[in-house]
Parts: sequence; structure tokens; C-alpha cells
Amino acid sequence: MGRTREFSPESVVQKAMVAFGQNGYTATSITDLLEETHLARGSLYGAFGDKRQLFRAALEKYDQENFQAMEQLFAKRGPVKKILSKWLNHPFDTTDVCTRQACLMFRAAMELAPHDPEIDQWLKGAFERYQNLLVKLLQRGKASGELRPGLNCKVAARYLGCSMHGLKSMRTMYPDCAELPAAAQMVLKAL
Amino acid sequence: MGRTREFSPESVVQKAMVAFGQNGYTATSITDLLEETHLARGSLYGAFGDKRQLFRAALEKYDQENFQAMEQLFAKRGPVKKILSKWLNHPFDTTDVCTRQACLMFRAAMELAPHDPEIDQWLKGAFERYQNLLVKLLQRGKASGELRPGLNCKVAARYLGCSMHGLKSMRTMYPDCAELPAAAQMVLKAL
DNA sequence: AGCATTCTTGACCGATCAGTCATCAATTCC
DNA sequence: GGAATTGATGACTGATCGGTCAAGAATGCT
Repeated sequence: MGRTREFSPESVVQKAMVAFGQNGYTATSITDLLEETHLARGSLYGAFGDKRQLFRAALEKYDQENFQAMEQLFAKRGPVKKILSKWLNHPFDTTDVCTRQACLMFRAAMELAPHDPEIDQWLKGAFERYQNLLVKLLQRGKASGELRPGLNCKVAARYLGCSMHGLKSMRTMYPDCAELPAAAQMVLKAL
Repeated sequence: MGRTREFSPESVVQKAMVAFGQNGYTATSITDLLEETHLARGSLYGAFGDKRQLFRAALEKYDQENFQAMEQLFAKRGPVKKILSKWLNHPFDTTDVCTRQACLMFRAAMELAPHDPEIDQWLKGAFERYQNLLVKLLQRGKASGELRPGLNCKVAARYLGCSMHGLKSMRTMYPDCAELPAAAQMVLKAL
């Protein structure tokens, strides 16, 4: 019953995700989002509550997409190092639409987590999911004999997480840096 | 001639550096800075011009301190790997005052560089200085026979830069993460 | 058709933002 | 001591912020 919604909330979240990812939470105003979504002020508030909730929706969408892609890649058969190589090169082999798009989860971590315990806790849980995915893949590599038995999977997973974040950050700033893909390949040499 | 200044501009820049590093550019208001510095509004504007210029001053101070420390460390004698190990562990061995302090240069890169060509260019130059410092140290390691002759110094320097940034970011979010120092040590294994 | 419900719209709100400026206080030079 | 200069101060400005709300439009139920 009632009037039917004239926009797709998902596409709004998508656009919010891009806007927040480019400019950050504080620097992205509601007015900015309204211009990009062609929505009236009240419609946006009616659908999402407030700015913070919209950001959370964008954050969760970002996480879901990222995590799913990673899960699918990691579930593939074949050498673990080949999978990790693909994973590490992912920021470079896609001709990304918006090159200055930073990882929304890290943006949230830096900008909001310090004064928002709820987001802080959610982020910690989310990051652990990625960490666990990495640990599992590394354990698989150890079990198959591909990786050396002495490898500490938890430490190595953290190392890979850091490396990935570093690569993505640099890529955001220097979209054309020639050495970055080669640097991504170097990461694997430590395993 | 004229009245003498009652505050030290440097200590104001110092406090601005910390505030911007904790909350970012947009989310740190002039009012916030006034409260922390106990300055009157007009004094701050009189001394620094506007918010952006104060941020630049803070950014340059951050860069100067960081770069100087790195230069001094890299100038030391001894094995290159030992120096790099110290460098990579630096985020962990200091009992830092504010753990949620993010690298101001990356903050600037993410928040301002996209719409501020001047800061963007300055940052690119600054990052290249760090990159060059790393390249020089690696070349020294190659010349002394410590590092393998086939090592591509430029790529390796980029790899180290990414790793450092990743480690620092993670440390900002998880000040107590036990695996991080061990992960920092792993970075060197790729060389 | 009439009513309840939901969405759309944009005017509107108080708070806060970055930045200005007139006034006053301190210092130096003569 | 008086003139000139510079810093200190906080009230003030216009713009923008996030968020609200009353009015109108579209839908489904009876």
C-alpha cells in the first residue's frame, strides 16, 4: 500500500559508496549526494534515516562486494601463490572507473572509527573476516606442501593484508606508477 | 616594531599537526584548533592566513620530521637489512602518544590532493624524496654485495614504501595487534 | 469513490563552518 | 611622551551543514 518508490535504494547506495570513497565521509555533503542521485532531500532521509546510516549502508555494500570477490577467487583450485598473485594484482589489472577511489573501509577506519564505537567494532570484525580468509588460504598452501612448513599463517596473513592495503593506497595516489605491479609481485617472495 | 607575539607559531603548527592527523582536514574545525591552542580567532588567522595554509604548514612539519629521522637512520653504517628492519619496526617500538594518529601525508593525499593540484604536486614530490632515499639505500646494499645483484632497486623501494604505509595504517587501527611486528619482519624476506 | 498509507518535494530550522574586522593592548622609534 | 606599527580579541558575517516537516501526489484496500 502507499505510493511506490521512484528510485532504487541500491543504486543510491552505490552512488554514495563512490562519493564517500572519493571524498570521505565529512567532505561529502548530503547536498552533494542529492545532486548525484537527483533525489529530493526528504526522499533520501526517508529511505536511509541519516547520513551516518547511509554511510553504513555504503560501507556494507563495499565490504560485501569486496569480500565476495575475494572468497570466489580464494575458492579456486590451483597453486596458492597463483591465487595470491591474482589477488595482489587485482588493483592494477582492472581499468577502474574512478582511480582516486580509496578503500572505503580504511576511510571509515580513519575518519569515523575513533569517535564511533559501533563502526569501530564493525570494522574490526570485518577486517578479521578478511584476515581469516587469508589464513585459510595459507593453511591450504602449507597442507599441500606448496608453502614451507615453518610459515606462521597468522603473521603471513597480516603481512599480506598490510601489503594489499599499501598497494591499493599507492595505486589511488599514483594510478600510473609503473613500478607498482612489479612491487605487488615482490610481496609473494616473502612467503 | 609593534607588539610582540605571545605564542610560538611552531607549537601551534605542532598541535595542528596532531589534530589534523587524528581527525583529518575537514573534520578538524578552526574552533577545535582554537580550543587546543588557546588562541583567539584573529591571532590564528593573522599568523597563518587560512585553514589550508595552516594545514600545509603542519604537513610540511610532519614531512620534515619524518624525512629527517629517516635520513639519519639510513645514513648509519652497517648492514642495509638491519637499517631497514629498524625502519620498519619504528611504528611499533615507540610508545607513541596518540595511537590513532594516521600519516598526515596520506591523509592529505586522500582528502585534499584530488581537488587541490598544488598539494597534489607537493605530495608527489615529497613521496619521491622518500622513494629516492630508499633506492639509494638499496643500491648501497647491492654495491656491498649484501643484496642480490638482480634486485630492481626502484621496484623494491616502491615495495618497501607500500609495506611501510600498510603497516602504519594497520597499526593506527589495531594498536595492539600482536602479529604486526612479526609481519614487519616478513617484509624484508622479499629482498 | 473515499480513506489510509507511503513517497516526493522543497521550504525551512538551528548549528556550525571558515573567514573578517573594528577595537584595544603592547612594543619601538623619535 | 607621542606617533607608528603590530599583535590580541571576540563579535560578527554569509554560506553551508545535517536534519525536519507540512503539503501534495501516487498507490492499494474496502
